[in-house]
Amino acid sequence: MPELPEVETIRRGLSSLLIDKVIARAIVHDSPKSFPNDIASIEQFLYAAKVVAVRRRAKVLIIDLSSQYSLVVHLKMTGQLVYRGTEVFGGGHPTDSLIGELPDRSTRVTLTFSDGSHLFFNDQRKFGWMKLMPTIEIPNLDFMKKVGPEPLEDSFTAQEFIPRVRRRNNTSIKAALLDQTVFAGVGNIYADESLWGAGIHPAQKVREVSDEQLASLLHEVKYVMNLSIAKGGSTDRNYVNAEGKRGSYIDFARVFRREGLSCPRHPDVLVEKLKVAGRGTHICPVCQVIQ
DNA sequence: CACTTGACCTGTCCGC
DNA sequence: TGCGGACAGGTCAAGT
Repeated sequence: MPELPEVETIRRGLSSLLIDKVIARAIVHDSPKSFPNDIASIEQFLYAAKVVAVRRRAKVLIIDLSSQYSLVVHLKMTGQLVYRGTEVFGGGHPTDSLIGELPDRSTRVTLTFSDGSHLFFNDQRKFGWMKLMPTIEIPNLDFMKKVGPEPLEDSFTAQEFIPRVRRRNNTSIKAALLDQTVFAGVGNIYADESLWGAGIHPAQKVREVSDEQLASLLHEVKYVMNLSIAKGGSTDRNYVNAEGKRGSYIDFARVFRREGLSCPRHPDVLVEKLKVAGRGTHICPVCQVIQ
């Protein structure tokens, strides 16, 4: 589900909602990939631990606890982390959250804090996971060892990007963008949006894309991701932020999920949908032509 | 090694 | 209405 801008939006929300909360209880409803820890370590390192920081690396969220342990969460396709406080609502709108009463049938883990508030980990498709592990061991996860740089860091320039992406010279530029070892955080939405922005066909081989085009593509990646963060992420189907609310980037999307609608640059040309790198892919057939 | 494909799951949508 | 199949924003294992 969420890509870098969605995970960053959730991180910001959780950071303001969870810091200094103390975990009192955890319930794993149905999530075989979450909490393989034994009861003793849960009691020792989760219960009574205080949230000290909420970080993000790539599409992974890290909730650091005062016990020197962390909750590490990957939302994959349909995961959500939704915080509910203890407010008691009278009549009228209980909340403008997109989702209703929690826990619901997709809730995999419920964390309860000492003030009675809750954090719900929902995941319709059960691809995601939440793990409890020593904070110091996070960098040793296979994923963390392999994942590439953060693209929104100022230090990540075309000079860094070009040699990394050229390691994938024989594959399509879209597959290379989705490859988290080249750099972190792009998924299907921002791959399509940035390729449209740079005027590159997603199926173009990396070796056939010039350095100048690659520099332009990186610029577009940064642009669409920063814009999306400013809009609170993209809600196409499942994504909601920490308060259960949708993001609005999808309203600004130029090609993603816009097949049959006009290209913003060409009112008479319709966006087409095809399959590239095994993924649904959206292009303007005039802006994006195989060279 | 580089690259592609299928699997992991559940829910929804579309055509018959 | 019911049913089958395709598809969904991510990643990993197994295949070529």
